[in-house]
Order: sequence, then C-alpha cells, then structure tokens
Amino acid sequence: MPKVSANERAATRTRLLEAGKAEFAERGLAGARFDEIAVAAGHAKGTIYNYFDSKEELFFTIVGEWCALLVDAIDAEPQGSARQRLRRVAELDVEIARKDPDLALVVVQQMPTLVVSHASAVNAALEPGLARLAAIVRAGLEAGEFRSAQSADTIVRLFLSTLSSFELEALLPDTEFALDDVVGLLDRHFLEGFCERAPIPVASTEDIS
Amino acid sequence: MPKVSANERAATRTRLLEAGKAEFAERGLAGARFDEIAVAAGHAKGTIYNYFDSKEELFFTIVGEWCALLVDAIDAEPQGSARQRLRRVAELDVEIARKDPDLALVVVQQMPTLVVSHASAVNAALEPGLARLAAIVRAGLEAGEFRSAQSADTIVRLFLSTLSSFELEALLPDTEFALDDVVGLLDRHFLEGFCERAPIPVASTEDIS
Amino acid sequence: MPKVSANERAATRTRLLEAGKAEFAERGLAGARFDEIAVAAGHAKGTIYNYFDSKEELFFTIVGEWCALLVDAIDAEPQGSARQRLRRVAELDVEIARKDPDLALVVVQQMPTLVVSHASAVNAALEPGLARLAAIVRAGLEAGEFRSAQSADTIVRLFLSTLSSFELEALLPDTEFALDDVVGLLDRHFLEGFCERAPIPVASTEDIS
Amino acid sequence: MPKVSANERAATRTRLLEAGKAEFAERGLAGARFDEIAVAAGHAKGTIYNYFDSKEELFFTIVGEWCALLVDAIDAEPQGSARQRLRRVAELDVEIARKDPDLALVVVQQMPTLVVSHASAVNAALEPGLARLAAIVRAGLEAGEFRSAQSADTIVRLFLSTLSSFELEALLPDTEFALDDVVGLLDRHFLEGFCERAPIPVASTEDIS
DNA sequence: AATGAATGAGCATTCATTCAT
DNA sequence: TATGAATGAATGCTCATTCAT
Repeated sequence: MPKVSANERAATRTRLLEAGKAEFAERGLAGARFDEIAVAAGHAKGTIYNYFDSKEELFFTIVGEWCALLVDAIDAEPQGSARQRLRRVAELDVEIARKDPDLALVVVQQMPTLVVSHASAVNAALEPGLARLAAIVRAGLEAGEFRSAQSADTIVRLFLSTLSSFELEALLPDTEFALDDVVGLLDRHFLEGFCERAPIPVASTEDIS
Repeated sequence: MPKVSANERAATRTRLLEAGKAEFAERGLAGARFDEIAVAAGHAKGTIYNYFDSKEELFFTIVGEWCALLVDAIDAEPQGSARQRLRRVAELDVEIARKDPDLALVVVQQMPTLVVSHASAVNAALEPGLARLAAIVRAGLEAGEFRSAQSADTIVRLFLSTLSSFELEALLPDTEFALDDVVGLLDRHFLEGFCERAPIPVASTEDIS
Repeated sequence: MPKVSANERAATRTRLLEAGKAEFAERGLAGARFDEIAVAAGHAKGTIYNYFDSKEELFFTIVGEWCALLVDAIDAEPQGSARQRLRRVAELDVEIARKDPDLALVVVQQMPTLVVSHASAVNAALEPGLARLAAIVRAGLEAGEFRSAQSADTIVRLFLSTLSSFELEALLPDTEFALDDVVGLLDRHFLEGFCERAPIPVASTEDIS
Repeated sequence: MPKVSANERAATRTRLLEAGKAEFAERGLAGARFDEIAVAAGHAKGTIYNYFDSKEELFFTIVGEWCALLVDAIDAEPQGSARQRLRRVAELDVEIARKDPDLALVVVQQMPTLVVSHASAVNAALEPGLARLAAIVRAGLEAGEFRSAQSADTIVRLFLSTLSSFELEALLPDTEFALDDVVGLLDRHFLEGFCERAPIPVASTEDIS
C-alpha cells in the first residue's frame, strides 16, 4: 500500500531522467547542477535522492539507458552481410538519437571523456553490445567480405566512435548536416572501406614532397 | 626593465602550459584544478594569474596552441590533390599528437563538449585552419576529384572529427590501435569515400527486412 | 473506536522506543537518524510521528523512561542509613542498566552533553528523583552520618555522575570492569568518603614540590 | 618568502582553534557548524580548510591539544606516593581546565561519546599518558600502598572518568560546586578508597531488605 | 493509523579568484 | 613578479518533517 502508485513513481523517475539528460547534455557530468535538474523536473532537489544515490548514478543510469537501447538495436538485426548489419545498427542508433536527441548528445559528447576516465564502467554497460558487434565483424572478416589490418574489437570501437562523431555533428545546431545524412555517410566513408574493390591508386605523400 | 628576463618569463609560461595540458587531459575543463597545475609547474597558484586571466583563458590558450600547430600544418602543404593534401594534414596532425600526447588528448577529448557549449570560442580559434581546409576541399569538389552531397564546410568538420576519434582511440592505453595506424585508416575509410570509383553495390536494408 | 487496538498501539510504541534506544546509544541525539529507527522498528518513517512529535521528544521520552525507572528505584527503598539507601539506589540503577544496556548507554553517554545544552529539560525529568535523593542525603548530613563541605544537592549530582561514569566504563566492550563491580566500587570510593573515620593523612602536594 | 609571517599564521590558527573549542563545547562534534566557527574566529568559512582538512580533524586537534597538556602534566610530577602523584595529576588537570574552560568542556562532555564511537583515535592520543598513569598505579599496588580488585589499567580509566565528571559538574553554570573543590573531592572520594585503613563497617544491603 | 514520497533548509566541502606582502 | 593566505559563492548531499493517499 504505497502512498503513490507505481505509475506516479515511474513518472517522477522519468521526469528526473529527462531533466538530467538535458542538463548533462548541456554541461557534462562535472558541470551539471542538481538544482537545475530538480527545477527542470518540477521537483525539489532532495527528491532526486529518492531515486538515485548520487550525481554519478543518475548520469550512468542515463548512459546505461542508451547502452541498453543500443544493445537492443544490435540484437534486433541478426541477418545479412556484415556491412548490411552494421549499417542497420547505425540506422537504429540514429533512430534512437532522433527520438531522444538529449540522450544522444549526452552520450556522444561525454563518451571520449568517459572512455578515458571511467573506462571500466562504460565498458561494462556496453560489453554485451560490443561482443555482439565484434561477432558480426569477425564473421565478415572470416567470410572474406571485410578486409582490415585491425582486429574485430578495434573495428567495433572505431565504428562506434565514428558513428558518434557523425551524430554529434548532426545534432549540433546551425549545421546543415542532419541525422538523415549519418547512415549514408558512415556507409560510404567507413564501412565501404572494409570491402574489397578496385582501389583508386593515390600517390603516397612522400612521392610528392 | 622587468625583474625577470624575458627568457625566464617564457620558461615559466611554458611550464604552466605543460602542467595545464596534463591536468586538462586528465580531468577536462570543468574538473581541472589550479592547485594541481601550480604544483605540477613548480609554482604558486597565484602565479598562474600573472600569465593567464582565468582558467578558461589558460584552457583556450592550450587549445589555441593546438589550433595554431594545425594551421601551420595546413599551411605547410599547399600542393597535390585534395586527397593528398588532406592526408598530409592528417599526417602532420598525427605528428603533433605524437610529440605532445597530452595536448592531443585535451583536444580530442574536449572537442565534442566545447563544440556544444563554447562553439564560438572554438570556432574563432580554428577559423583560419577551417577556412584553409575548406578551400582545399572546395578545390577538390570543383576539380571533380571529390564527390559528396555535403558542403565543403561540412566535409571539413567531419574530416576533423573523424581524425579526432581515430586519434583518441590510438591514444587510449591498452589498445592495439596506434597512432601509426591513423592516417592509413583515415585515408582508406574516409577520404577515399569522396573519390570516384566503381562502387560495390549493397542491397539496401529495406530489401532484406 | 480506533482501527488498531490499544494493545497494538502500545506494542508499536514500544518497538519504536526500543529501536530509538539502540540508535541513540550508537549515534547520540544529533547523529541518530529516523530512517534507521523506523527500519529497525519495522515501520515507516512517518509512523514515528504518530507517536512522537519530534526527534527530541522521542529522545526525551527515552531519557524520561530511565528517569522514571530511577525514581521508582529511589522510591522503592526508603529505609536504612543514607549510605545504605544510596548504595541501594545504585544497585537498582545497575539493575536497570543490566536489563536494558542500550537505555543505560543513551543516558550515561549523553548526560554530560544534555546537562550543558538541555539543562532545563533534563532537570525537569529528573526533578522528582533528585529531590528524593537530596532528602536522603540531607537526612544523612543532619544525622551526622555524612560529612561534606558540599550541599545535599551537589552531593546528589556528584553521586549520579560518578555512578554514570562507572556504568559507562562497565558497559564499554573489551573492558574487564563489569556492571557487577560498580556498586562495590561506588560504595568504597565515593560513599564511604562521606562517612566519619580515622583519615589516613596525606602530605599535601605543596609539602613535596 | 611567505605572504604572511609565521606569527600571523599561528595567530589565525589559534583563533580558529579557540572558536572551535567554544562551538564544540556548546554543540558537540555532530552539532557544531563551521559557519559559526568561522564567524566567531573572524574569518571566512573556507579559511578553516587552509588549516584543517575536515571538521573531524579540527575536533581531534582540539582533543589532542588537551591530551598533550594532560600528558605533559603527568610527566611533570614523577615523585611521591601513588596517591600524591595522582592527586598532583588531578591538580594539574584542574589547572588546565581553569586556564581553558572551553577546552575542558569539550573534552569532559564528549569523552563518553568518543570512547564509544571513536575509541581508537582517542586511545591513540591518550596512550602515552595512560601508560604513564598505569605505571604510577602499578607501583602503588606493588608497594602495598594501593589495594583494589581492579587492574591498574582499569583504575586509570576510572580515575580519569571520575575526574572528568567532577570537572564537568564544576564547569556548569549555576552550580555552587567549583573547580577549587575538585581535587579535594577526588582525593577523598576516589583515591582514598584505594588506601589501607580501618573500614567503617556497613551492613550489606541484603541484610536489611 | 500507517505509509513513504516529497520537501527544503542546513551543512561540509571545494576551488577559482583576489590581494597584501 | 611571485607568493600563498584569505575569500565566499557554489554545490552535492543529508535528513527531520510534512502530508496526500
């Protein structure tokens, strides 16, 4: 016999998460202020602590939400060539960003920092998705579809970070580049590079200088 | 008649900048502490204010140093095809990162955040280099060497952010991917995408699902 | 017609008091937390306010319970010499401490603080007992059984505080001194000092130094 | 070449300690507020952190100051019988309390709490003094001057806690009992109990009831 | 009466910035 | 110019108390 229904609790929690996304997207982990989050959520500061133990927990809950969405997206598309499957993952990721731009901004903006200073926490949250993506890449390499001097794990990390930087560019205001352009660009400028083709020879820089 | 020679002043300034790079690389703009920087530089906290007006100025001086190095690199290689010239810029940028990894870490790590919250300051510092790179790209587009649905300005931003994410990956500890791999990867996966070639057709995702 | 029977109410109240004793014994008045008390009592935090107006009231109810027990103890033994009667009061007090060590810990630990910052509240709660004890001492003084330069009121306060410090010592963990030793020690060292006897002369310190 | 002289630093530190004593004496460790301490010392709140790492460090510095004074006092009087020497220690302790009543109030008021919840920190600070006092008591026991069922260590703890409670009583406002009365009372009501004498028989309580 | 979510005042602590020496 | 003590605004977090259900 709780005082408020589970629905109300969930709604409050969601409001706090939304406000947190906006604040973290604008100021980052270190710069975010609980006062602002509380006001934006229409609650008192102390209320946040009824739902999250600390600023970091709120932040990583948000990052974790994105990780979970990404992992779901990866799980959702098991068929096709490696390139098709990665392209599809990118499409789903862009879809996530379209539905919740603040969430995407938090992630793409903070990821480089997190990967330096909170590597383990981020890796743990992403691990299932990373493993899955690595399997896709590995299959592509083994089937001869992909060629690369890099390992599957490295390719996965580069794939995600390149996807992130494109999305960031698309999410910035005053930019002509939009989310709609991300997948095509990533396909042509990153994924295609793994595929066999007649290369256009380019004189090495050393030949010129 | 200054009490300390210009040499000493310059040496102190350099020491502060070096210490600042290390601290900003480790903690970011918001997280960096003047106490640490001062101690690492072997000076008192107040001394920083004899050289820089504020934490932000110190930070943007460091970012500006990188921008200047990049602009120099861009200016240094005016010849060849657009692809060759961008590849050369990337090589020089990697060289900068190799010589001063802390500086590179600051830039590649903080850039996504800055570009959101300090867009104007960053743009101002990068403007000369951006304009130059845009000219290179524009020449490539006009000569028919490059093909892209994106504008030259957009291509430049994507070029720099992709270069950044590759460098970040290479600078992280415990990674097999190294600075030596950056340029080749960027050339094959990003730059080559702008060049005319027989594309390998890929069935669109819609055909499959 | 209350929804819960008087028995249930009393049981809940007792559970809250017990949990309060444990918490106050461990953390003191300022450090005690209602959350802990509520959880330990198996109730919600708000329930406490159905029984006590505030933290202080809960605390003073507990202190008051001890005071009442002490007053009862004092009332229970009206006969004998002053020394015998005070000794008997000490015995009963030790008995109280043995039956409820948490309660005793609260009192002996907090009393010095309370007596400084809540003197009036404590005095009010103890007043009946203090008056009774003072009467006993006064009778001893008037009968010539006791000799002291101090007033009866002072003697009572010293008696209680000495008794408290001995009990505290006995209640601490890892101590060889036990509750069983308290009364004997108090009798021999404190009470006996009031009684006429051939004193063992001691050279005053000044004679030596 | 510090900005302020060592004297000024020491003066500021002393002012903070004095203000801290007063606040801790009035509110205890948990209840003390840095705002009040800062204002009372005539400084900003942040200044306290230039001298002490935390509230607890400030508090234990104060307690430690008292411990050091006590240890000094114990070291100062190595001659005479055990009773004389303990009496002398008590005299010196009272002297300390007379010179700095706030300091004494902090200690006598908080000691019971500390001994429960911070036993190790307090024991460490007092250890040298405790050992010294135990040696005095042990000498008295071995010489046959003292008789007790308790160990030397226990006697020392009881001695100090009884001394504390008497001092607390003397330090309270509106009390006729004064610091001047403490040593005599302690000698007659505590120390004398250890010495051989013709006891005044007292019928045990059991004989009566 | 019981609940427990919401509240918001209160507080320790941090840290960029100032300024007297 | 260099110093580092002093400052005080800013902020994460705690917790007794309230109150709608």
